[in-house]
Amino acid sequence: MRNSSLDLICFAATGRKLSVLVRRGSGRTRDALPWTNLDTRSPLSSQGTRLAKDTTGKNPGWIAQAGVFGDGLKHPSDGTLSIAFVTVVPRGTDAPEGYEWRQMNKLSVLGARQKAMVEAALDVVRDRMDREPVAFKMLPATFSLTDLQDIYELLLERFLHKASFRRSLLSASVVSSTKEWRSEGRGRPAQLYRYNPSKRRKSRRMVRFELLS
Amino acid sequence: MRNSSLDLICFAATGRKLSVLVRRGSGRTRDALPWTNLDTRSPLSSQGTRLAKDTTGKNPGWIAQAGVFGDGLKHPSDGTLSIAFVTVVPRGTDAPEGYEWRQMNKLSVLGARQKAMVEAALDVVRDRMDREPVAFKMLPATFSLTDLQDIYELLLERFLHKASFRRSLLSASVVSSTKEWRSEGRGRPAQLYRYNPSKRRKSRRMVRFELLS
DNA sequence: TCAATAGTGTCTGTTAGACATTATGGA
DNA sequence: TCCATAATGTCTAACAGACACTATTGA
Repeated sequence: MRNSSLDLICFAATGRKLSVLVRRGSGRTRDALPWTNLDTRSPLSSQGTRLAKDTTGKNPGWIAQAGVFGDGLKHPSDGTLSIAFVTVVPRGTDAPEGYEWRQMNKLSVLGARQKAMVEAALDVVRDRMDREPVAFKMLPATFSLTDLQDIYELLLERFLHKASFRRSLLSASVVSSTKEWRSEGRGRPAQLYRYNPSKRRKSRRMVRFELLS
Repeated sequence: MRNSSLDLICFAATGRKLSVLVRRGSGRTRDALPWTNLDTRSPLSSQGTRLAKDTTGKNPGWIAQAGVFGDGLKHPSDGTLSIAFVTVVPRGTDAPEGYEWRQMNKLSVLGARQKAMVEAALDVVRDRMDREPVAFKMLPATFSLTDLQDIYELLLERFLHKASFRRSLLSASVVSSTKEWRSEGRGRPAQLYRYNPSKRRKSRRMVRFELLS
């Protein structure tokens, strides 16, 4: 498939903001999402994974298609179509050489098509975070429940009720507690948890936390 | 973009089953979803809409991307990639010349890639039916609440509680009643409703029926 | 009249959200 | 000690699901 690109939207939590990995422009070239030319011959999904790995240096903990974009919007490749993949990396991951974390509200530097892709990618994340462990892949392997709630609040752009959040999470058996506690300056230390969903897919009722694999 | 196809998954309720529009094979050619070659030059979304219109004869009431497929799976076009669009038509729509409605559990005649596309398309419908009026576009403009519940049950593949379904629907102000009643053989006639969501996007709580426009 | 389907009213168990309180560290 | 944050207990309103009941037609 000539004339087409593969683009990556890589999200991470930075401080209290949600950020996207952006390649810095070099004087003449504009800032841009990481992208590559589409290779007609190799499987699409592995190309997405490879783009993520080549960019971030690690195999993606979670990755998904975010749609095909074109419709006349400008793209750095000058190709007519772009296939977008969306991935996440844990909080604290350093931006690779030539890249930087750019907050969601400071993406005006991107081209029109890539801006549309970021919006769509965030929608994909929001849609799937209650069925796939997306939020967990934005944290280290062990984390406090407050850490996790922060991620949810970042992605959903709204505040959640602390007690309810914990209750839902624990009663859905998606996390298991470790014996570690983490003290962070003042205040009582937080117990650390691990993503560890149990098999049961019960309930069918509440829609939140139907995380499984 | 050469070497690529645009495919359409068109769903409709037929009797008590969910069906997909399939082009009948002609001796040498296999049964297949409607598809066309991708045109590099025109906007993607309008190509999807046009494929739907050319196939069904009408502008789609709802249409969405369902993903890009390839990964070595066989496709009638012999192209390496296929962009899938998913649409729905009202119950009772006749299959156009050369096509027929094929029940979901009788799709073994399709090629591997197109089978994967149908699965993905149904997932897309399920994901969006609580935010977009997908189910309503599978019915005529006026319908009984039982009609609507039947569609939901078909798409979700599970039975819903009648009283709860009605309560949620009415309290969410998604439908408005008409003055028409429809008598269908025995039993009390059903009042007909119309899709007519009101503006308020309140609640944030329950996830069902956040239909808006 | 019976059968079949539409539509309602009431009860109950579950749970989200609010609020208050305790627990446990650092400053 | 005070402060900040974690964690928990209790109450209440909302609501899903169950069930039973009424309503209205055709056979």
